[in-house]
Amino acid sequence: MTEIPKAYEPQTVEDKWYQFWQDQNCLKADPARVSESRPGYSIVIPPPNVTGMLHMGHVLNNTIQDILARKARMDGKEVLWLPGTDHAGIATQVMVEKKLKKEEGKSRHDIGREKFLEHVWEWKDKHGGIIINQLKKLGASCDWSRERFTMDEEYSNCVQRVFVDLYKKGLIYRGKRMVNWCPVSGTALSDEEVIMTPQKGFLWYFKVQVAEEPGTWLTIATTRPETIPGDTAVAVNPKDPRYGHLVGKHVVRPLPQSNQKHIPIVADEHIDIEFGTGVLKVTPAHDRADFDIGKRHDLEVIDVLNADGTMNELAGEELAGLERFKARKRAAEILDEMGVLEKEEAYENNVGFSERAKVPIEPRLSEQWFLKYPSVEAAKACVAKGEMKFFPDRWAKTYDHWLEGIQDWCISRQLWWGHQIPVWYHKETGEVHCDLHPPADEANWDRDPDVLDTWFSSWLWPFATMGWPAKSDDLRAFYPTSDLVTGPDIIFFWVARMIMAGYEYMGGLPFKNVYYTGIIRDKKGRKMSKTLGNSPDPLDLIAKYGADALRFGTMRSAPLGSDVLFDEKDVELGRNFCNKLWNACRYRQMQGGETEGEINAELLTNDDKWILLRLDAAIREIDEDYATYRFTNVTRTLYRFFWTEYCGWYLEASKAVMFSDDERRKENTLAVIDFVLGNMLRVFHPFLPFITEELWNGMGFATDLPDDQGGRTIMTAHWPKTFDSDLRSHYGLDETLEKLVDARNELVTKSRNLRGEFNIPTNKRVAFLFVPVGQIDPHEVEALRILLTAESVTLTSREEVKQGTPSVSSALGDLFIPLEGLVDVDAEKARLTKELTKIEEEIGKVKAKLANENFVNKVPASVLEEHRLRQADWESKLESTRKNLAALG
RNA sequence: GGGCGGAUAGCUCAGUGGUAGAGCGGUUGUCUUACACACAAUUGGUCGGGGGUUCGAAUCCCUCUUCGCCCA
Repeated sequence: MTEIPKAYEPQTVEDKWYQFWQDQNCLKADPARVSESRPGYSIVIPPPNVTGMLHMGHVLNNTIQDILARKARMDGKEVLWLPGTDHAGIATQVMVEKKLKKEEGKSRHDIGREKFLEHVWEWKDKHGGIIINQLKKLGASCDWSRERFTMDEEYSNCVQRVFVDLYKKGLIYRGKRMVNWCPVSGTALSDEEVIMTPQKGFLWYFKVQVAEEPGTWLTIATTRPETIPGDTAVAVNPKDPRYGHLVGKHVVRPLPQSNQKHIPIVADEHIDIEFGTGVLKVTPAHDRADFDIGKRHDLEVIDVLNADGTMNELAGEELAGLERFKARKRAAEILDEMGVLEKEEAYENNVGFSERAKVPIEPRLSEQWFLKYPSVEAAKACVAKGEMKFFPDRWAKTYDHWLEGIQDWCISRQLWWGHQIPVWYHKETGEVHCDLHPPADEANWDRDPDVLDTWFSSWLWPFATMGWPAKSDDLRAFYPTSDLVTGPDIIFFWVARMIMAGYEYMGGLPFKNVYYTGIIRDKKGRKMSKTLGNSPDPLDLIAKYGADALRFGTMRSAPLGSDVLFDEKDVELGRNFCNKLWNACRYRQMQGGETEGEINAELLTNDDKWILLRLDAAIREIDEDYATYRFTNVTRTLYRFFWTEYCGWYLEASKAVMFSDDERRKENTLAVIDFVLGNMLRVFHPFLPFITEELWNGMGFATDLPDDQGGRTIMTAHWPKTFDSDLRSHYGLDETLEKLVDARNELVTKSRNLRGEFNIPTNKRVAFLFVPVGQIDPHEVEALRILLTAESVTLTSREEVKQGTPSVSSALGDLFIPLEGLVDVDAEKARLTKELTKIEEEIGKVKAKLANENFVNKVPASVLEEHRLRQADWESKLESTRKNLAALG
């Protein structure tokens, strides 16, 4: 770094280093390098939608993955972070359809399947790379040479192969079932794609006449009067005394008016006697529960809706052609006109919404492909037994519960964009051909037009991206993957299914650990959404504060297991942190001298030893937090160590050496500073990749190191080690030393406090008098002076201090602030008296505990010892404070 | 209805049996030769309520209140 700007400017630094990492092949994984001493470490990215743009959820998710990947590299592992995107069937198709409509005024049916798919690919080629570039901006250290897309040819082959295999195993079948139908997208959906949402609606009460008993009427409550033409029975609970005698008779269905059929009254135990009037209209074609009732009673199924959600002819001429919600209103009106509507009341119920199209889904009977999930027991067991770990582990329960009651998966979609189902039907015989290849006489067959659910391709992601079904080098080196980082909202969609696919096709678990992130919310706790406009664009934040700042700020506020309330202030804090780091290094640069000299244990100051001790403690804490995936704790430790301990105390105290004439000590302290900074940059690197790389190279830490140990880039630098006991005793890092420095710092804090009480501005230099306990190194006195921004600190004895001089004390000694004429002696007396009271209270508390026989007898020895020390501490404080009070006269 | 999670300083959260903490915010002072994106000081808490276990509870147990998520 030849020129050092006063403030850190991330914009000039970040792109440069990302380019460097790519050019130098730092991100590329090589399976040939994997060995016993260099284990493989791998993550597959949860593929973002190819249509997507980076949002805050991606930032959190990918920052965590990057932290894990970078940490693993520094731990000496061969790292593969495999990136890619998924084709997002519905979302992408809808987007391109809209564009087509807008630009050419055409629907996909106007131009046909082939032409339409050309449009989608064109769109993908043009926009599919956006989110990839955004990930690079964030610093994601993915191996881009292995980027995959779920519609790649090789990947598609995997999907087809799995379909055929499961079909041949009898796990995939075709059947006419009740499915969730999205009338807007015109396709079936899986149960997981349906979001139950409370909706305000009405409950209409209408009456129907019993055919066999003219004059007898039953009242039915319904939320969906438009489906009356599809009713093929009414059902009552056989235990219901009101209606039991009517079972077996018929009622006159009011709609359509042109076809007022007589439909049976059936008894069904599932009818809730309490709900409505206890009489249920049964519409087997349009309700899951009704479909089941229909099956039990062998009822006719009358479908009165078109695929697009409008009513068809069977609904009668009064409703046919109407959109379903208009028809609902109209049907109620007609009932009213007929004089059979008794009342309508406001009613709230849960309605299933299409996850993508955001409209109510329609339960609909249709011919679809279903999958009986494979390897369910193995998938369940690996988590239950702890072979695969979830963080936080409470998600294991959710996972288990879902697997307990899963229904077959509806995997066919009536879309064009996706993997077309490899099934052909013979035109004459209707014979089914399911294979990777079309039948020889293809002209005599029709291919199934449907495509597969996008998740039917993503569930193969961990191995289909690595060369499966070949036994590739990548699979050997990097499979099963190490960690998966994802949101708990796709635990069923994706995680559970990947585990099953892993067991079914690779014979084991696909990843060892799953880390579930929280959901990013705004600072008011609301989910981020485009419509609310409360979702900041991460790219804007990066432009404003830098990617490192965004990463650090996000991680600092994202605790394991709970949601993140995002506030731009967090990013600002991240920027401040980077700037502080920048300036701490700038300070080092200004002192000149060679980088990283040898540390001479003989020449270490107390502060040198203290910061080495604190560094060691920080690394220990960080190692522990990594092991339990507590990234927020890591940021807290980094913050505390760097800001409070290193900058706040050590760096200031080091000025006592730096500004002195003691060249040997100066050199030695520089060596300590370099050692600490070198370690610090390394532990910061996974969180702050850019600035640490800039400083690592700029400050010369990379010089003289082998390439694979940080010589070219900090990415390959080794993760710092903690000191073993030999090194600790060599440097003299022990408890006594720590206590000494703590006592000094206590004196500093108290003196600053005292200045505050006397309203002495910080720029006013004060001449302190110091009465130490025992001998003291002059260097320590100078450190004291600098920490106090004092004019001077003069050694003296208690007798020579003038009566009435305010003072503070600690185990190190007493510090007096002579402020001739400025001191209100009475106020100072009052202050010390107050302090005495506080000390006496504390002593009282400790004494009371120690006087308690139960306490003394039952408590562990260490706690007892700690209490005795505490008492001694307070008592010595009591003594010195009394002396100081007496000295006031 | 079932399950899970949360309630600690004005805000966001850490703290799983032994002296209640951090960051931000507020207030005051300072451009002190790394940093005003900073420094120093200061303010601020019956740890949601009640009960229990214990020498000792924010922490363990029971119960209630309340907020959020998932499933039905």
